[in-house]
Amino acid sequence: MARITGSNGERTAAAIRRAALRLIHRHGFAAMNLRELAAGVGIQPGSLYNHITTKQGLLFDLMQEHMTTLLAETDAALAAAGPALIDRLRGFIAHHVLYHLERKQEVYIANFELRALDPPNAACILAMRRAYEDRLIALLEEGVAEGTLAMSDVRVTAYAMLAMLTGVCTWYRPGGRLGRAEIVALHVDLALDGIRRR
Amino acid sequence: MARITGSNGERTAAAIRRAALRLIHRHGFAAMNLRELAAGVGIQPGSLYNHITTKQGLLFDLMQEHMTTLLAETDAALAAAGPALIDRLRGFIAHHVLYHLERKQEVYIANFELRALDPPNAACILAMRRAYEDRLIALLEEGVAEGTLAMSDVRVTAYAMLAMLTGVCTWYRPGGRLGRAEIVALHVDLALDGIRRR
DNA sequence: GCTCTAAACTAACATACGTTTGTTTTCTCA
DNA sequence: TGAGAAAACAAACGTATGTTAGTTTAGAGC
Repeated sequence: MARITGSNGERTAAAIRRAALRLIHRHGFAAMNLRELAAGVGIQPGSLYNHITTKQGLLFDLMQEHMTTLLAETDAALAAAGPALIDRLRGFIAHHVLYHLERKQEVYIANFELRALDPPNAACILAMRRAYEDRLIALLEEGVAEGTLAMSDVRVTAYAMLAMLTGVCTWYRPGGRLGRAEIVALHVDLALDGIRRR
Repeated sequence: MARITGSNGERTAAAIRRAALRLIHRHGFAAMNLRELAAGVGIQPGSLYNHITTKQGLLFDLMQEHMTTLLAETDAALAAAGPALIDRLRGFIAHHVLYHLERKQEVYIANFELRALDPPNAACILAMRRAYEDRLIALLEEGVAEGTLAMSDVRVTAYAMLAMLTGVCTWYRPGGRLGRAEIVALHVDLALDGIRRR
């Protein structure tokens, strides 16, 4: 046998990305093997190489695609928010949580498989991550400058907030006790006002 | 050659654990190989098996030891704190952050290598993690009951707080811009009051 | 309808890995 | 001081893995 009736390059490539996200998310990049990936797609191991350069290249593509989307959607969310600082900040937080609820796998991989990337690839993804962090840092600095926000260190606060907001993708399961909107609102409130009663 | 002059079982076992923590933290469990581990200790690969059962068993031991220590130290910190709820809560948060600053490697591994454990081992570690989460959940429920704290959902708030507080071990480097005490205080304030100016 | 390319197949290669085996030397303690 | 246990070595085994090579068939454009 050789080329299969009805086979289609784009469709197969998409299936590979989808299966790879699932497997990397479940087992980690190093523990995922290309034979299992190929089986998940329904093709032979060697056939993967019609669609990917290397295993490493596949990971990099997945991460880069995710970071590009995240940055673009974040900027769109910020532009759509009201002009007041507090509204843009709420917009950022809400978008971050929602995005992380909806794309657990991509987010988890982008956050925890950085060490699996070759140094040049890692540097590229890291730069995009920094650009994302800078969006939040800029908002926090603006809030401190105008007096709406108060914190002892902007950068570390930003890291702490991002860690908290990203945490959802480690435990969220669709169809759980809380709906997405509730989870989003909870995180917005928690970040802005903490847990102490006012 | 065979047994080395001055060799010592306990010392070697400790060196293995130390090297394993470093390597698993750096590369991940699946990507760490026993030849590199042995080289880090200064023995031959096969000699590892005088001290470990299997690679999997080594990971489980590291995690179990860490979780046991974390639970014990947490209870000690809670007992040492003042009787008021807010003081015990501050104590929990401060201890958590400090512990995570001081034992980045163990914490990182215990949090992100759960999927590398065999199901029975994973269940054991997961139970200990739940016990830890329950410490915080109990504090939050007490605070809500007495009216000091306010949140829309205790369990999800606990998850969010733990994610935030655990985040330090992904970026902290000893000797950085901020000292440990400052980082601890920042997280206590952030968790309790958020970033909005009162 | 013919040709070129796309996309799959089968088969294998080279290496890396966890682990086992058998042996040797050092340490401990009765 | 001598026997057993501890702790290392050297060497290998079996398998899994990423990747490549060569081949074959289906689809697309002239």
